[in-house]
Amino acid sequence: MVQNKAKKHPSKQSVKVAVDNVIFTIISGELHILLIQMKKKPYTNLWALPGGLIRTGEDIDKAAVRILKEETGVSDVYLEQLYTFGKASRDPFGRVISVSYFALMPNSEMKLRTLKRYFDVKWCKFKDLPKLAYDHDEIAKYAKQRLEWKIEYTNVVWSLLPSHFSLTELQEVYEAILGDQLDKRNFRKKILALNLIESIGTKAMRGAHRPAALYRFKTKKQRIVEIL
Amino acid sequence: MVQNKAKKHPSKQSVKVAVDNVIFTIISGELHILLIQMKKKPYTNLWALPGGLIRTGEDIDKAAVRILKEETGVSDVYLEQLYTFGKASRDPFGRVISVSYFALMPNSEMKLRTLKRYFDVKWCKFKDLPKLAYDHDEIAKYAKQRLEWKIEYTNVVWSLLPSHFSLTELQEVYEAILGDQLDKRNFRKKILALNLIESIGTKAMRGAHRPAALYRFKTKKQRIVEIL
DNA sequence: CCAAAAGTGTTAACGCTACACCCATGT
DNA sequence: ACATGGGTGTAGCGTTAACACTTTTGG
Repeated sequence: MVQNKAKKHPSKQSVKVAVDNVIFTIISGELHILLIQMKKKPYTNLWALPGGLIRTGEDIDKAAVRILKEETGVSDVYLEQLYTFGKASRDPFGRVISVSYFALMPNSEMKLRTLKRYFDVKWCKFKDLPKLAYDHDEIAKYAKQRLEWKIEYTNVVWSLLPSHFSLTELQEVYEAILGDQLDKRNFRKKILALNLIESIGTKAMRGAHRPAALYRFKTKKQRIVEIL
Repeated sequence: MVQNKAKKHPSKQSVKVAVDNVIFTIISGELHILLIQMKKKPYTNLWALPGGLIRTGEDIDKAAVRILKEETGVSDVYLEQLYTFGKASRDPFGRVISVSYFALMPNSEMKLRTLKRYFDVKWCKFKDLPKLAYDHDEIAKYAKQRLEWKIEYTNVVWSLLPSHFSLTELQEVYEAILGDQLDKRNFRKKILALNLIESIGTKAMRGAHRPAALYRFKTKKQRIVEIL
């Protein structure tokens, strides 16, 4: 009987699968995520994570890439699956489960193009997040936790930085995400000891002060490394 | 047009959502996972992870609990979501995405009941895993990684142990999972320093040797802690 | 010459690793 | 008395954290 139930019910399954992306970037030293403003009722005018339904025959990972590209025009970013949110009640319109993804991109002064299905798109300071549609608050919070973990224990920071950067810029990324001041000397010692980055000869001349040496990541393959 | 595609295609969506559980336990010092033997073609006789489709209106987390209970009779175990496998080609019969879950249980000499829809159920040494149906090899491998990480950085080990245990038993769980010998004195020092367990007065009399002091976990709330 | 950010070393506390012998029990 | 697993401490080493001044540039 247990088996019967398990077999009968699900054949009536009518579930849709959506992908929602939590896209992080750093803008002038602060952590931002990408939000869209919805047209669809009952969430009209509310902000939400950019997302969409997967297509028949489309791998979920591919769908995430496609949706990211539709909404930002960008494709060369770090993207990984985050979590699947599957409460039956999470979408007032019907059964939709959301496979959430987590994206990191350098701040590219990108022109955001608003899609027809949305009123608007913007980068929003993570600290100042408005109330979001659906369970997107929860998804965003979860993504932030993952981000904190990831920058402490892996080398993914590269995906938030331009190809060349100064050590101060690198440190500022950590401070923006962890919300904490780090000691400059200790930070530099640790980062350099990890052997993940190397100095390129050139220096950045920016403003009335000593120019900073520029660095780049030796590799952009993900590695597990204790950074902080 | 991009929008049109995104709206049209998915409305034809016909996707099913399954839950697959990777259930770990330790049996006589070795890591095991629970496998079922399939009847369904084209995987007849092959071993696979226990799983099933979610029901309409059922939270995915609830479905995982239900399926776990159907297949083991047990409900008081540690269970968390692992990853969602969503390749379009992963099921030869149609579009099925699999939300995998990760379970830990103490070895309870549990009688396994084989469901009608399977030929058999058994605990299988993780080292001796046979080829599994679908992409279940990949899922099991992923779960093992998560397990290694979890026991090193959190206090979830409690969910693999009986309520009372000796320090040697605890150490053996670590060794079984990490596949590595640990130093007895250092292990004890660290574990005790973490303040997660406490000695209950009693001792275990087992065999012709000095009896071991028994311990229990002070709390079974999950915490992030560097253990090893 | 002043402002602004870049760059650079040392010390003390702590934690980790490696390592070997005695203890309590049953037979 | 012997076999079996339980239980215990220390010293050396490497890692981390705290801390302040000098350098280079533009204006």
